Amino acid sequence: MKLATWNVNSITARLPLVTKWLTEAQPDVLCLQEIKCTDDRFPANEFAALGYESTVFGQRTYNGVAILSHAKCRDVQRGFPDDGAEAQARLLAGTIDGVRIVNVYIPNGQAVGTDKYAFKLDWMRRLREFFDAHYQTSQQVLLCGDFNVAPEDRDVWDPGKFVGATHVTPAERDAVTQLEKWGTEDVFRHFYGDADGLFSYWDYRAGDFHEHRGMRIDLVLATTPLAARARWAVVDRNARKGKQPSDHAPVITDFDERS
DNA sequence: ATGGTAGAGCATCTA
Repeated sequence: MKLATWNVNSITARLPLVTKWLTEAQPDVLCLQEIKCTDDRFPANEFAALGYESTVFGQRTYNGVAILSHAKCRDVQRGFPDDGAEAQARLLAGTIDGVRIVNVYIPNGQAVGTDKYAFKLDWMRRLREFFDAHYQTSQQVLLCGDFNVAPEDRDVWDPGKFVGATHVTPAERDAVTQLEKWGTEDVFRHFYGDADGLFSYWDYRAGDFHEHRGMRIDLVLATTPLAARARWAVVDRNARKGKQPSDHAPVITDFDERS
């Protein structure tokens, strides 16, 4: 099973690029974040024409997550179980080919000390509690998406430029560590050792992409039984080039078929 | 020059 995660920064603006990419990359599953549209405006017909079923948890203007899959997506869950009707659309879970997939768009946090930063940390704490309450580490569980956290200093282009900034604070990194301590492994990092420069996001501004000023904030965490099936993982930087790209590139992981 | 660009939706807000 070939699975990709991609923050597309509006599925409407990115539709030509995403359809072209699907045709070429042929993933079995594509987890999308920041679709920035309601369910009724999601281009499910265009993806169905390419052989993909759409499972959508949308929202007007901001946020929104979706899962495209060749196979049926079962037991779909939208948001945390205790979310109210006003909750932001940031979590979408479903079971595909025997793998429980949890697709998240973790809050950005804006700036350290703001309400949005506190909301981010609280949201990540709730995510860990959600795993405690609903899943077991013996199951094939995959947590992927835009974490808006760079796990280590080697995951940003210049740690010196991030002093006092979000995405790198000990509290944010600890929240990711808590998700790993629950019983998951950073599948992408596993294939690259201590290498740096493995970015998945580059700011649109100041030519950051072409100057290699990026961050690795799009992660794929898997339980041990699922991580054991991982064959390879890559960032498709080509999808960040060209006309009207997202500011994120797709992160692809390939898993062996179940024995 | 506390800068720069992109998207939603139409004034800013978010990233």
